[in-house]
This record gives sequence, structure tokens and C-alpha cells, in this order.
Amino acid sequence: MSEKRIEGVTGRALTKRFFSRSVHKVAPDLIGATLLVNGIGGIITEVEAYHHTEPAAHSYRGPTPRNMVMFGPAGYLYVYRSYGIHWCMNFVCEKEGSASAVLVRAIEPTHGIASMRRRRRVSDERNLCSGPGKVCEALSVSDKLNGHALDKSPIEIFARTRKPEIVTGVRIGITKAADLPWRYGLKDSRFLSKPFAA
DNA sequence: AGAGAGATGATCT
DNA sequence: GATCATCTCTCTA
Repeated sequence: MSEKRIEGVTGRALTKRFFSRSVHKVAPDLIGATLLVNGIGGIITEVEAYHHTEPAAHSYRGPTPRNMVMFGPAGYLYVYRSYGIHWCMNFVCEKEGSASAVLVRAIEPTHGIASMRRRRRVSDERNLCSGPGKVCEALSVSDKLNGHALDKSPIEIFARTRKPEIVTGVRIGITKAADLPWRYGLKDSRFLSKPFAA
């Protein structure tokens, strides 16, 4: 097995096995991992878990054309259109009966910052990937990558080498099941969509 | 710093 | 016809 070397990344490449677990394990384990698309991206600082047992999940009401990737095997990318304007990206996890996924909400930019600035048309690094729609714009993720394997080019995800301090909170921007503490973040990160309550 | 509104389209009722 | 896992701008302070 030849391992591709990425400057500044030492963790092993994550494969489908990593995602073939409960979304409640995968989500916190992704904090500190490195996500690259075509070599551009950074350290995952914020994610949210969605599980078919609660009404905020797209899979709650069963399969539809939009969410069918969620009902497939773990380790694939689910991309959907948000508010008619933005894209949001999710990692499909073990189904546990129905379907679940992790929403990528924020990244600390480390690779290809110049490209991200061009795509986002902003210069402030803290504003490049601090929200799910921003992440997709900066990494150029759209419906063309819906259903794509998470361990195949152009997507690369590398495990963190050390477990960071993780904070949790309620999910953002939803109205249903808004009390579940399924938002995970890198403690004290400056690259979040919103601070976590102290 | 925080509130409010508009953009814009697929999905669901 | 209403909702929506969002972002950016503008207004008020």
C-alpha cells in the first residue's frame, strides 16, 4: 500500500471502516481530522450528528430522491441544496436501522488558502469555512460530488493524531429536535460557525 | 454586537 | 403555499 504524502498531514487516511460506526461516535472522532478536496481544505473544527430517530434528520421520513445516499452504505458523501443557494456536505455513517450522517459545519483552513479566498471572495481566514455553506463553497463541493466515496479522489480525510478537547452543544439553525446536544466542536477554536456556550 | 430581511429553489404538505 | 441542517448585507446601538 503506497501512502500519498500530504504536506503537514501525518494522520492515516480514513476509510469506510471509520464511518461504519454510530454517528454519535463518528461525529466527535472527526473533530481534529483533516478534510481535503482536490488538496484544498483543513482541520475539521465543527460537525453535527443527524440520526433518523429525530425529526431534524433528512432521513427521518424515509428515503426520497434527495436523501437516498444516506440510505446507502457508510463512507459516502451526501450533498444537498440549502435554502436554494448553498450546498451542505455530510458523511454517511452506519445506518443503525435507518440512516444517519454527520454535517460538516466548519474547518480551520490549512491547505489551498489562496484558492479558498478566490472561491469565497473574502480574505479573512476566519470567514472562509466558518459554516456549512461556506465550507462547500471554499472546497468547491456541489451535487456533482453527491454519493462520492469518502476515501477516493478528489476527497481525502486524514485521522487526527491526538485526541483534542471537544465541546458539545445544541445544533444550529434547526427548529425540530433543537434541544439535542449533537453539535461537536474543537475547544477554543477560532474557526467555528458560532462560539459554543461557555 | 445583534436584529432583520432578502436571496433563491428543491422538497414536502 | 410553506418550510428549510444558510449567508450576507444593512440598520440600529
